[in-house]
Order: sequence, then structure tokens, then C-alpha cells
Amino acid sequence: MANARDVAQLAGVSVSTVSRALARAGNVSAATQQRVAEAAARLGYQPDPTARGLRMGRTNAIGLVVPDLENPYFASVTKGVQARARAAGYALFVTDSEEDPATEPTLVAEFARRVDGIILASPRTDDETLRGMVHGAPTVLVSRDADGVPSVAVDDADGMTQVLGHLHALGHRRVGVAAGPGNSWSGLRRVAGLRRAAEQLDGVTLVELGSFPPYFSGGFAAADHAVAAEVTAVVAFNDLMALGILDRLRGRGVRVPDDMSVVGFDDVAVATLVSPALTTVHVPRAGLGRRAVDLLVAAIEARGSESPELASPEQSSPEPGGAGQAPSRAAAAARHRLGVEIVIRGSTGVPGEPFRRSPLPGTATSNASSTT
Amino acid sequence: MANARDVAQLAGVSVSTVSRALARAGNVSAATQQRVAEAAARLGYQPDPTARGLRMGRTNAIGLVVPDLENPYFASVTKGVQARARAAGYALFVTDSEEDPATEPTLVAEFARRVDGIILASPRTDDETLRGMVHGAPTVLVSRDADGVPSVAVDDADGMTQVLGHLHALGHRRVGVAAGPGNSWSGLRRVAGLRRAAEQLDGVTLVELGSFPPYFSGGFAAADHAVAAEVTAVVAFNDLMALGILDRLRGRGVRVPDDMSVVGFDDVAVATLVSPALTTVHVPRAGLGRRAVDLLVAAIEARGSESPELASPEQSSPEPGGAGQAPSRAAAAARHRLGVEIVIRGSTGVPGEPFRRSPLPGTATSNASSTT
DNA sequence: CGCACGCTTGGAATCGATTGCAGCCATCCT
DNA sequence: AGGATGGCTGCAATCGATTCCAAGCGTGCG
Repeated sequence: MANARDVAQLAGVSVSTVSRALARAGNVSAATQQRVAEAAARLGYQPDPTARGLRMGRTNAIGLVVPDLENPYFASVTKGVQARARAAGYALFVTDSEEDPATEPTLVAEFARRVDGIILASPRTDDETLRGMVHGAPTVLVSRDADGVPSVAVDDADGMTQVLGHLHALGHRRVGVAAGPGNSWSGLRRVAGLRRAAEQLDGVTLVELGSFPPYFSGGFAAADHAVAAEVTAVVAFNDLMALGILDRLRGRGVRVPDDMSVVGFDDVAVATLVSPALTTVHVPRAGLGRRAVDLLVAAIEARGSESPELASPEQSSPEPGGAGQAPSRAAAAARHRLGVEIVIRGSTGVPGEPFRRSPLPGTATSNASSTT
Repeated sequence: MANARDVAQLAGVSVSTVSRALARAGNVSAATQQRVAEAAARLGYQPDPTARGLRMGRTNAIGLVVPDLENPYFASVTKGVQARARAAGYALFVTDSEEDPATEPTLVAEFARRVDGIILASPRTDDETLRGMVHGAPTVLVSRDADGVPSVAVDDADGMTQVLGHLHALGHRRVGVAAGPGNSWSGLRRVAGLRRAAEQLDGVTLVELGSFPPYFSGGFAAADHAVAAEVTAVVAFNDLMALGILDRLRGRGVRVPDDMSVVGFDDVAVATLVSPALTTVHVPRAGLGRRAVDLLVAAIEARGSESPELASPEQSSPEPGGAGQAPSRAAAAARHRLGVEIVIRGSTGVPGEPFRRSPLPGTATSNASSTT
């Protein structure tokens, strides 16, 4: 592999000049610049990122920690992160905690020296532990909040408001809630959102069916509870669970949506492929990843220019109708919230009415996902 | 962040001694070793991977290039790679070519300086281009072969032999083939496997329905062709396409498997969640990733011990008397082949016979047949 | 009793690129 | 014409860890 000295020799200049010429930092005559550029091109020279990293104190890499790369939710987040990171000139380290929050501090610590910043998707870690892992490198949280750490999440509560509104409009009055794990950050927010929405609606009773693993398997149990509780609709923590519910209901001979409606959350790709297709809340997963990279890159570059100082907390307004928590924290880091929108498909319908199949997939075009 | 000098100062020794003590390279007195270890622990010292990488010429990182991180097939491969890489002490860079083989050479070239080795999943690149991208770092291919490059793939042809055997045994005689993209390496192998299997079976006619995108959308078109071709079974290139076929057939009122059987390939998680569940060929995707890491790590370490020709000019070759250098031809780049096995579910059945639902998912304990 | 050997340890070079600083030369101004 | 200015360029230090080499000192053997 060619290094700067080779280029210098070929161009008949010193390595310093090579570096300056290639960095276009000015102070290099046009003729020299040209000669160096040609020599570099001829040798296929690329500065060694390791050496540059050592000298500059920056690796031009960021790290991403997710619970499970196979989970379509996080796969999409990862995809968004990867694309935006590369566009911003950063390479991406990825690691998977295998759903074990206990390993996360280790993973983050290992990253800390290798990357300029970290994006952390950690739905099941408590705030205290989480803040403890934020040390050296700038960190951005995805799909959750924590005091003092910048984050990008979606408006879970609003999504659930839309869901319950939809079910209410269809005539559902007893609605089952298949919650996710009790320590899931977004899970708690989604349930809270449902409760608040229920208070605003006439005669809607929320039946809490329990907490289930956020996978197909969790849906099987949730379906049994839903049938036992005699609800006319179930709202699942996420699509994976909802798909499990659909499958189990089908197995038990419960027709969807005639006998029971089912709603998911996230809008993963397969939600359109089951029958009936799943009504769910579209979450811009790749968009979360992209936005997280934007925030992280901004933080990295801010840190590079200014000394570590408290940033101006003027970014986003406190949530209306929040949990009453004082937002006046000095280290208040920006919390970004992306919007969500319910996507109505075949798995919800008027209770007791026969199911009319929705138009064939493949022709639907309503897939507008945020580009920024 | 503490560096070696801080530790040296605290322990009252030189940085050289710190390095030796922490590397347990011997030649350090027990007392000093102890003092250094304590100092390092107290300061939470971790050697800077960048500096170490520069000095050692190794980054302890590997790179993975996949066409699409959101595709469940590659998500699983990625998961396996990640887990095994970390276990082997390597960090993992991931990049997504966004299904565009043209960008792959660039991506690989960018990785080349940052990593010790590269794992490349590139199903749609021709051999020539592929070999052209294998330059600096050791490279292992996943899910495909190419002359001169080590690889890990599955036995596609055998999988298809099992599939056609199964369909034949059920009584199918006109079997549609929904091929993947014409430049898909495994796609070609799968079709070839089907053709060879058909020659071995009595009276089976293979009807080639065309080439389709390996996604849901491709399945929609494939289903239409299958109906038109009046086949009793369709074998799809992969599960995603098969799921699209199932959905489209359902939309057209074609019952599966009574009117038509459908078979996929890969055994992605959702294959069990549709109704009827998809008969498919189980591919050990994470296992492919793990094996690829094993091969790559072996190659990296072999290279590390094989090439110190500049450092010690007195390299005594085990076989003196050889004419000239004659570099020993890289041991013919091993091609590793993992086995696959058909998984029979509800989407295949005897032509014309009414579908009998298989046991409920979640309670099933095996997918083997009932007799032993 | 003296010399040599060996175990520890520190000094310094090294990996490759970036950058402050100084020097050189040409041009321009007075 | 001489000095000053400023544009280019090279030297050398630097980032942090590893490793070769040599030195110090104690011990063992002749």
C-alpha cells in the first residue's frame, strides 16, 4: 500500500507538502498541487485512517449498539444509520447486545476508544445505568429518552391515540392491551398513551391483558388472554406480537376482524403480507437512524470546535401535557420526536361485521417515508 | 482518558514496562507486573486501539458488506458475523451496498485500510469484478463462490433436490419455477439444482415462469404467471418471493395448498407466521456468518505469521532448493458448503386434496414427520 | 575472586499522517 | 538598490503503543 512518503518521492516534494496538497489547505502552488495529485492518483494513494486517526484524535467512525440485529425494527434503524453515516463520511461499527442490557456497558466502553460517537438503542435499560455508560464519546439514544442525553424517538402516545380513536370510531368499546416487557421504554409510553386516550373517549374500557415478550411467541399467549377477556379488539405492543396474535387467533378459529380486531405498532414490512394485512402505526425506523446520525455528527463537530460547554437548551419545547416533570434541567439535551401515523389495513373492522378484503397489496402507493 | 504514560508515572516505571507488563510478555518481575496492573486498573487504562493499530499494522476489526441490511436473510448473516467476530476479539464494520453492485468496489476499497479482513456478501456481482475487488485485506465470500477466493455457501442444489422430491412424492407433476434475478449466484444454482433433480424424477415437468425480483413484489408477478401456466406447485427463489406469491394467490382466490402448493427457500422467521405456513428450505444464515468469520480470522492470523519477510531477511524456507520465490498459491481458496434441509409446513400438500391445517405454532415441538 | 551471563528495565525508534515553525526566494515598494 | 512582505516548502514534533537494543545489576560458575 502506498503511503505519503511514496507519493512525496514520486512528486519530488516532502510529505508535508503531500499532506497539504491533498487537504487543499491552500498554501500550495498550483503546479505542486497538480504534481502531487497526479502522483497520488498514480499510486492509488489513500491516507491511512489509522494514522490519521491517531494524529487527529478522530476516527471518523461511529458505533451503533442494538439489542438484536435480526429484529426487523432494529434492522431498519441500522440501515438508516448506516446510510446516513456513510453519507456524512463516517464508517459504522455495529454491535448486538443479544437482548442483554447487562452487556451494554461493556459494549459501549469497547466502542468508546474506537469511535467518535455512539448511537445507542437500548429499550430495556434503566435511566441510571444508561447515563452511567455515557462517558467519553458523544452519545445519542434511539427510540427512547433519558435525562441529559440527546435522543430521537417517536411520539408513541400520539400513535396510540390514533389507534384508539380508530377503534372507537369502528365501534369497539372493550379493547385489550397486550403490553410489551415491563421495562421497555416505548412499551410504557405506548400503554400510557392508550390510557390517556381512553380517558378522552366515551365508554371505552381498556383491558390490560398482561406483559408479553415482543415477539411472535408473546403474541400467542396474548391472543389466548384476549379471547378469555372477551374483548373485541387487541392492541399489541408491536407488529411482531400482533402477527403472533393473528396466527394464534386463526388457529383458534377466531376470525379477524369479524370476531376480533388486531392492531400492531411499527409497520414492519411483513405487516402487509399476512392475511388480513395488519393495521398498525407507521414508525419511520430508518428515519430515526438517519436523524440520530445527524444529531451525533453535529455533536461531534461541535465538540471538536468548542470546549465541552453546556449547549443552549433552546432546541425543542417541552412536551405538552407531559408527566409533570420539570424540564428545567441544566444539562437538558435535545429530545427529538418524530411523528407517526396509523396505517389502516384489514385486521381492523367493525365488530361483528363480515370482513371485506382490502385492495390487493402491490398496488398500494401510500408508503411515503420521511427523507430527512 | 488515561494513556500508557499516566500508568507508567503512577506505577513508577517506564511506558515500555507498562506495555510489557500488560501484554504479559514475560521479562517483567512479578512485583512490577503487580504494580503496573494496579495502576492500570485504578486509572481504568485501556490501550488506544488506534495507536496500537498503527504500530502493529492490525486493526482488530473486520468489515462486512451486504446488499441490504433490512433483508432478513442478510440481517441474520450479519447477526452471526457480529457475534462470532466479537467472540474472536474483532470489532465489526458494516456497510450496505443498497443492492447496487457497482458501489461495492468502492465500499471494499474504503474498508481495506480500516480492517484486517473483509466478509463480502455479493450475490449479483460477476466473478471478474469480484476478484478485482479482492486486494489488500483477506476476503471471504458468503453465499457464493468465486475462483481463488475462500467462500462459505450452502448446498443450493441439494436443497432444491429435496424440494422437488417432496413435491413429486405429493403427486405434483407440473412444477413452476419462479427464479430470482438472472445474475444472482445462488439463484442460478437453485434453478440448476431443480433442473438436475427433475431429470432424475419420473414425469416431472419444470415450467420456468421467469425471473423476478427476490422480494414480495416479485412474488406478485410470479403468482400471476404460475396461475396462467396451470402448474400445481411453485418453487420460489426465496421466502420473500414465496410470501408474495402466497399473498397474491390468496387475493386471487387460489387456495394453498389445495389448488397450488408454494415452496420458498431460506426459512426466514416470518415463514411460520403466514397462513398456511410456508414450506421452505432451512438455510443456516447466522451459521454462514459465523463460519465466514472463522475462515477470515484463520486467514488473518496465517497471514500475520507468514509475511515477515522484510523484518527478518533470514527467513529459512522449509523447502530450500525451490527455484525462485514461487509464492505458494494461497492453498487453493477453500470453498465451504453448509448443509440445508427442507422444512415441510402447510403451504405444500397433495394436489386437489383439501388442506388440513398443521398443528398450532408455538405448540409444535418438531417439524419432522410423525413416524420415526 | 573475578568474569560472564541473565533477568529487568529504560531509552529510543517506529508506524503514517498532520501541522507549527522557520527558512528561502522572489517580488514589490520606497 | 535594499529591505520588507508574503507565498511555498521542508524540517521536526506529535499522537500512543509496541519493540529492539543496550545498560544496569545481581548472581553463579570457573
